[in-house]
Amino acid sequence: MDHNPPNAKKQKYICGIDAALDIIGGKWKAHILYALMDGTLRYSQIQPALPRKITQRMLTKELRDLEKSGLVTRTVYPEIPPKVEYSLTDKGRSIMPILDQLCTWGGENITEEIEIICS
Amino acid sequence: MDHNPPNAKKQKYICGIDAALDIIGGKWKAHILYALMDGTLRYSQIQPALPRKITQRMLTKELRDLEKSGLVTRTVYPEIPPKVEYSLTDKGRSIMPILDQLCTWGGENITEEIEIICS
DNA sequence: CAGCATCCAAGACGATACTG
DNA sequence: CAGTATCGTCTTGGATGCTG
Repeated sequence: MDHNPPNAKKQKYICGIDAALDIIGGKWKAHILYALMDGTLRYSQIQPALPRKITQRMLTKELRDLEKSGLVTRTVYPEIPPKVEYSLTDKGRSIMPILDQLCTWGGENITEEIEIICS
Repeated sequence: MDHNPPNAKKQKYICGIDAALDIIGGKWKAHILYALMDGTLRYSQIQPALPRKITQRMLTKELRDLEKSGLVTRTVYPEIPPKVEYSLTDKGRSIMPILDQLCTWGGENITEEIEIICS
């Protein structure tokens, strides 16, 4: 067993591509970012803003991921009933142009069945 | 059971983003595209050109995926021993600028441990 | 040389029920 | 309202051995 010493940093990425795909990849993250493009949304407003149904479990998880990555801020208002708002950070906004290009490229270069809902 | 009628096309994507991420997402596809940027490579040359070790199973699968997506061409020379060459198509080259932007963005915006090898 | 076939582990994702 | 907790399934990717 040659486990890592306590402070051996895991080298997760070997290229910016890996990091970027990790942050915006998956089934939901890009769509959530698009939903927050037009402004702040409450938790309960994000779900209907997405192009397909997401479970609460996934929505919570993806929002936490995006928050960790620094693309989204989470603001909790200590009221009853609770109110939590999400919005894009500058860093979050900074990736939107690239997302737009990806979206356009994807829309133009796919021959399979595709229904454009967003963007 | 309400199964689909025979010619009901599966609607796989609802947005260009989904299509694009499906094509260049995953652990390997972007790196393979980068490897082919400088010109044609044989199967056995791709493996060492990648920033980390890939298994044959994965390399074959990813190349087939990229071929299906139309980003890569596969040319078989009917010799013994066999020789197969891979190169980017125009469509493949058309996504490289976006990949570059993603790579740059990822490299700039990640605080975690990262060792830049490619690009 | 350029693969294919088989098996397996880990993670992504979904369904459902419950809660401060 | 904005989540947790638990469970189950499907997909991704790796290890290994075999072949025309």
